[in-house]
Parts: sequence; structure tokens; C-alpha cells
Amino acid sequence: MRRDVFQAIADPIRRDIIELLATETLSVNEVAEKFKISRPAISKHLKILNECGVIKFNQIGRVRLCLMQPQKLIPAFLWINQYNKLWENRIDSFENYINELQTKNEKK
Amino acid sequence: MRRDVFQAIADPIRRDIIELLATETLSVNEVAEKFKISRPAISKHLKILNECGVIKFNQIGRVRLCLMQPQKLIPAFLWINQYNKLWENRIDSFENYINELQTKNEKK
DNA sequence: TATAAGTGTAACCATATGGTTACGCAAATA
DNA sequence: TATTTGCGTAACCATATGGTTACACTTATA
Repeated sequence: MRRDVFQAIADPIRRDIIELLATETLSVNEVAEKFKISRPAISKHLKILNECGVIKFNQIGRVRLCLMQPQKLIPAFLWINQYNKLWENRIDSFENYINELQTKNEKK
Repeated sequence: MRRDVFQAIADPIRRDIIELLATETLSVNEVAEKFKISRPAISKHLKILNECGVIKFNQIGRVRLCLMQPQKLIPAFLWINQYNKLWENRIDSFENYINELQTKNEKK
């Protein structure tokens, strides 16, 4: 099984967990409470996130704190970002098209 | 099954297909030739990419051209990009830590 | 018109994913 | 010490993924 950042963010629940952990460090139970699915299901997602390196655990007594490792998102950012020129050009040409339409209408 | 941009880019083969189609429009066979896996396997990946909206097909006779739809990557970009302050701060604080170490060493 | 080329898809397979309930165990607490 | 709390994980299930080979169909070509 693939254990990289792209796998980590492929699941919507895992993206929501990341969103939570971006602002605060939470225990496993605290994360689980935020979702409707069972605690073991959340545990599995946390395990995958950990194996993908996106979160780290910090065990304090019987409490396991989940810490986000935001640097691990960078490769995904870089991969997607290499195409932004591509979609910007698309949007530019769309805007040009809109502008053209407007110019035509103004002429009428 | 989830059919969104995050699902599209979760698989390394699909990311490679996107990389190919970013620079040129290729037929299904032309895409398949670039990989070691079978043509039906590539067909499946192309189908998923299409269902995720990341590519479009343009049928010309018996040839099916695959066109990238780069705007569909934008939601993934935006999602990841919301965390760049987070990892930049991490890197900043790492750099500060390095700088501190260097300053300490210089004082010795 | 017979054949080749380009492609989809069915059938199959092994494994992964994403969920559940049930249970166990260590740490904290009464 | 007995009980509660926090959590992992096993066992199970349904479905998805990612690959294969075999076959069918349409379009182009000889």
C-alpha cells in the first residue's frame, strides 16, 4: 500500500482530520469525538496519516496526542503547483473570451 | 467511490499520466505506450481521471484523444495552499534554530 | 471486402480501504 | 485495590483498486 502525502489527503475524513490538527493538537479521542464514525475507524485513519508522515504521535500517559507535520504537505503542494501556469493560462483565455464577448456587445 | 481531484492524483500512474498530458494531447494508445502496464489498465486510469474531471476525451474516428483539464486541479491546490503558512512557519522556526546555533558557535 | 488498428469492456484475481463490534490492556482515579 | 478511561487491534464485512487476459466492436486501410 502506498504511504505518501497523496494517499494521506485522498480521503475526505483524513483531510478533515488534517484541518482539525492544523489549528490544535488533539488526543485520539478528541479527534474521534468530532466525527460520526466510530473511534476505531478514526484510529485507522490516524494510523494511515502517521504512516504517511503527515501526523506524529506524542504519548503522554494513556493519552496519545496527534501533532500535524505540515512540512509533509510540501511535496503535494509542489506537484500541483507546477501546473498553475497551465490553469492560469486557461483562466486567462477564458477571461479574454469573456472580454471579447463584452466588447462585441458594446459594439452592438 | 469518490470521484474528485484528490482521488485522481492519489495514484502515481495517474500523476504520471497528468504529467504527460500537461504538455501534449495524446491518444489512449500513445499514453499506454509510455507505461509498462497493459493498455486496459491505462484505460481504467484514464476512465477514473475522466470521471474526476481531470481529463476530457475527444473522439476522432477510432482515435480517442485525452485532453487535460488543468482548472480541475485548482481545488486541490487551494486546499493544500491553506497550510503553506503553517509549513513556512515551521521552516522559519527551523531556520531560526539553525541561525541561533550558528550565532552560539560564532560566540565561542 | 478482408484485414488491421484503436479502443472499450467483461471476467477474473489479489489486495486495499473503510467501516463495524468485541475485546484487551495499561494508566489514572476512586 | 477495584473501576474507569484512553486507546490499539483483531475479526469480520462490503466494496474499491489496480492489475491481467480474452474478446468484441468500430473505423481505417490494403
